Amino acid sequence: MAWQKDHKQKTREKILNSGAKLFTLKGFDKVGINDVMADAGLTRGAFYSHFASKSELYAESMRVAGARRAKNILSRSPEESSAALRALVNGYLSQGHRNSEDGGCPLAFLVTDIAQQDEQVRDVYTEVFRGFMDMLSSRLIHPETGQASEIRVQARKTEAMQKTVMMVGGMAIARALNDDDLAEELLNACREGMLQGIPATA
Amino acid sequence: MAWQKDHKQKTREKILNSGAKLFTLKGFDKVGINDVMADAGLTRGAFYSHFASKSELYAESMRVAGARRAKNILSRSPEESSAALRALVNGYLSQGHRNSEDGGCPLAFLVTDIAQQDEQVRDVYTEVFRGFMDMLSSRLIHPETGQASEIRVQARKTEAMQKTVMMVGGMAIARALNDDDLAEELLNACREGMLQGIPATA
DNA sequence: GTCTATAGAAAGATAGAC
DNA sequence: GTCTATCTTTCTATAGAC
Repeated sequence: MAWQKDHKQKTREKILNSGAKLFTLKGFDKVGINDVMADAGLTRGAFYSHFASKSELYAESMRVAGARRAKNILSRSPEESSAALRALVNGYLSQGHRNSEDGGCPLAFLVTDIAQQDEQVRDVYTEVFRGFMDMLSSRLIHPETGQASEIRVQARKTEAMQKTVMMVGGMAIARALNDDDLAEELLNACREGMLQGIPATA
Repeated sequence: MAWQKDHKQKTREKILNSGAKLFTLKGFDKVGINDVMADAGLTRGAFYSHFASKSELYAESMRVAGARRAKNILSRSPEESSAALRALVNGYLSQGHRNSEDGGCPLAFLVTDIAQQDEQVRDVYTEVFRGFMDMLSSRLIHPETGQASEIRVQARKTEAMQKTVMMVGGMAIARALNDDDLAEELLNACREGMLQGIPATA
């Protein structure tokens, strides 16, 4: 019994990995269940033993893609230091990420896809967004001045939001632009905005 | 002959207006040619007398939506003044725009839709993006200091890009979030970022 | 649980009457 | 130019054998 359960779990994960990759790259409508299952080495018919609908797979895939990206970021910049923030920003706002073939940030790659989806999908997006914002917030460098007043907390939150928009929005737009030079300029501008006031060394 | 030509032109415009509205709201895949034609008061069959493909309609609709939005903005803030910039920003980063039923900004509402489309569509998006950036750039308030050196020009361009990202990206993300309060906070944060350093009066 | 086969619906594009 | 009718493809979801 334990063996079977384990096998089903493994298969489910394979499907989710394929979903995370394909959906993130092409969006909900351009990816069929067939594509996902084929990528996972299976056929259509087996799909509904694992998920109730395409939409459910989409939501779960987004969670997986978000978690993977977070893990990626955390492993590279575990400490709160200007060097870590620099690495995070440079990795995110890069051509490598823009042209990623298997693991872009779902927040950036799927923004516009979300508004028309069902509650479950929108909830997951919002949840992943909060996670990203909190992660970024904890990594923003601030001179620890006096007691953290309520006002200071609010200002920090506002800054985290603005910077999240600059990261996620910048990547989303850069991907849409049909001009590599312009996209590069845009990514540079966003990097500059993100790192303004951050010292060059830790 | 002139009469017929005029009629065809008017019909084409009706289709384009419907396309601009529906595509902007729901994206490429969620809108059928049937929907667009019905909204324009026509039937499927007549479509291909006006456009070669759905994709062509999409590209042209985006241009129309962009032009309409630009006209809207220009009519409200014709001068370069801090009050005009304020009006522009407040109008764009508003719940009214977020919940717009018939004329959101295609740059924000369709970002993620673009990457998978054909060259024509991507070219139009890029063109509309440049227009938005230039418009914003011309409205950013700057103390005119000395001669406009090359460095100053570059800095201005960088700022225009960052602020365009904050506007377009902020609206795109706000639309995706499934939490009105969080979306409101996000829009507020972006407004604050946009208006930082802008005096309260002209 | 996974497979093949297929139902059932939706949508892009075309044909031909008026 | 616009209509109705239809071809064709694609895709979600289900049925039933193994």
